[in-house]
Amino acid sequence: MTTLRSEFLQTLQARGYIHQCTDLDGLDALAAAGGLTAYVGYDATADSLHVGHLVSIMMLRRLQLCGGRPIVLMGGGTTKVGDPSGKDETRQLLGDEQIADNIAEIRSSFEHFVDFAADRAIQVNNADWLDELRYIPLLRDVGRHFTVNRMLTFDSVRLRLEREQPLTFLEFNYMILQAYDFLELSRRHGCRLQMGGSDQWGNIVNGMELGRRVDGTELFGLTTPLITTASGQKMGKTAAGAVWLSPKRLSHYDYYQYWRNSDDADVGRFLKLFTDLPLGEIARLDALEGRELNEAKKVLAFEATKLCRGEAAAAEAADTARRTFEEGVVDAQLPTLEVAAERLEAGVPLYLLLAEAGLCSSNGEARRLIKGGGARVNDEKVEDETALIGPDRLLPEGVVKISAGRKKHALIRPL
RNA sequence: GGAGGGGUGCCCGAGUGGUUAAAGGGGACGGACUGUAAAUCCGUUGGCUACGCCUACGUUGGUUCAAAUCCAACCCCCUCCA
Repeated sequence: MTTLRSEFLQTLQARGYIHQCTDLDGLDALAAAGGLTAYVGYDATADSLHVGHLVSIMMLRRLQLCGGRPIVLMGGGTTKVGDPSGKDETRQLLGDEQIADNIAEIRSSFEHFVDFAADRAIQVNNADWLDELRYIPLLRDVGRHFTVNRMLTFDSVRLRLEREQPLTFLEFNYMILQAYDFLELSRRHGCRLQMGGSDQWGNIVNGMELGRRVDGTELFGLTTPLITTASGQKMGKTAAGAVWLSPKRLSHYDYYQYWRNSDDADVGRFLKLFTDLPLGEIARLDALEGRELNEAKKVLAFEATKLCRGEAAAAEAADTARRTFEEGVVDAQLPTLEVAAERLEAGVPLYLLLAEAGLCSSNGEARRLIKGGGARVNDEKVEDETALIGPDRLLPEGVVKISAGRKKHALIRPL
């Protein structure tokens, strides 16, 4: 591999973002010339992106920091079609209103990573052009550049066919629309590069070729490796569900804790990918061993949370975690369940409180937790599954702290 | 269209009339050990108003004192043939 000259690609390579590139040298030259515009497309199927999307979001951020212009493409139009990749079954189709709401919510998360002021970055919605397309012109201008023979070889299509799962014509068109997006963005905004996860390679290459055939424009594609944790899991999935970027879906504290609980082996890699810290600093942190590495995890958690949720939220989350885990102090920021004072007066079974506070998913699970010795009230183990919690358990702070295991805590506050 | 095989809990997978809320494994959760890590060991793993009750082995009916297990119809999947 040749030495890269552009700051953008140097950064991406040094920090571990690059999996494949259609023409690394060509792209390097283009980036070095300055003013590179690149885009990443996102589905609008949910009202929040999650940690799994973070690699590509960070690439857009890096592009902007290196003087380029990122484009966030929201798939308002393609969401109406549904990407067949990685799915055996047809996805549920969403309505316009739902999609618009999702896009707005996703946008607010993006604003933490990318500065949209003064056209330094743009957000577009492909419904803006896809909705306008006329069928016959599309077939003539775009359709003739795609052979069905080749489309059938794409994993997204092939796997469905091999399993004899139905693939609707609607879904079959997805790749054409995504390719068309690239063409459209190159025309509208001079966008020359599309980035995405390694699973998007095929779609990206399609767009690239379409641009060359129709307009004679040289376009580029760049994919990131699939980021997995040291234990082989995909990023961003926990038992509780996805690790959402939107605070509406996941609290600042839980977001912080997700990073704080990273595997030792992941710390250095994650610092490079998901924080802005300089590489020298990261090398120092990653060199820490044993319990010292916890300091690096705190930095990772703080920096990652700062990017996504803001510095104040990160500081607060770090503070709550520190008090809860290191000082054993009751922190008012912990999730709180309000209970009517009369009800508490009469005594409430601990298992009900655990379930109501969301620490356990059912009363039965809460009972088992208590029997198994995993439940604590004010940091004292309780093993009687019929135990009642009354006002006598209130701490000076006016709350009762209940815990499920070492990491999940909640406060009960009489109302 | 013909022949055969199969659909079991979060996932994989055993089970061919009662002792089956269903072996075993994975995952997950809890405990011990640690560093809010990993590995290891132990425990738990349908719900509830809990020494009892309810719901569960593709769907719907049936046989039986008793069905995941037997019968019928239907739905879906896989393999071979046309």
